[in-house]
Amino acid sequence: MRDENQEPVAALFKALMHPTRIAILDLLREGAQCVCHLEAALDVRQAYVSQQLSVLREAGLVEDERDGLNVYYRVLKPEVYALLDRARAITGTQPMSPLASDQKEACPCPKCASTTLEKQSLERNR
Amino acid sequence: MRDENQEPVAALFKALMHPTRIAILDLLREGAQCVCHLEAALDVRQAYVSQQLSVLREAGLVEDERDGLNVYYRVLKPEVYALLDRARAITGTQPMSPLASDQKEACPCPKCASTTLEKQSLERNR
DNA sequence: AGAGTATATTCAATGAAATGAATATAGCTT
DNA sequence: AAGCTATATTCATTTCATTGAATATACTCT
Repeated sequence: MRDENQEPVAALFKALMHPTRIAILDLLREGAQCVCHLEAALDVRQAYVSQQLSVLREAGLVEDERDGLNVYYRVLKPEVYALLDRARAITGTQPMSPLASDQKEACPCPKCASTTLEKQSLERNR
Repeated sequence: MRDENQEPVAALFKALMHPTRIAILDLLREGAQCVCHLEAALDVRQAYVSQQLSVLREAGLVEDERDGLNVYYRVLKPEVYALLDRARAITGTQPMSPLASDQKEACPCPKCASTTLEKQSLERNR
């Protein structure tokens, strides 16, 4: 078959073939995010986010970095956004709304927010 | 789930996820081609080409037009080539070599060529 | 009409991806 | 060390895509 050298491209599209993975990449547009963040933003179970992240990781699209308990994921190939944008131009759909800039710092997902609040009240109670 | 509006993009990537379908799109880069042509260029069974073509057709990427016995397929959304080219830039792979320009007119696949020859010799023998 | 050619569709079998549930790991905190 | 939290992996199940084989359709030519 003459199509064997198409495999790498096919594999890239395969990694992008899933709605949740696309949504994850959108969430990572403006920088690294911790897993709990993605979990909250997408409203899916934690194990599920990890599974999808591992697909993106194995495709070489993202990279993880641990910081204490949290693991932060960031995009390794920013070029995928050009790809996504062109795909959206073809289908006539919109990207997910990016996170507000004040959310990016603090990891605003319910989990993170509540633990932050707990920490704060704990600290206040000292 | 927050990723429902990603479906159309995911569906587009899904259509592009297959080596043979990518190879077909490459073969259609410079204009419509008949099925027997694709069949010969890819060296796959006829039914298989038709199956893959139907996936591309249902994804709205190609269109067919019958001309006598032959069916010619052409790309409906040339923007997919920008997508393909970007994907190749990311993966560092090359597109299939396009068909030579004198091949494009005559449908140069073995089948077409031999039937053309038969016709010619038939005509000569008259 | 009948035979032949090009293409499409259907069906069945296999394989791969998606998903859920359960469990494992790694690092913190006390 | 023990318990807690965040994340990853494994396993089983279901769903979906791929592929091959067979057959159907559409057209042409005689």
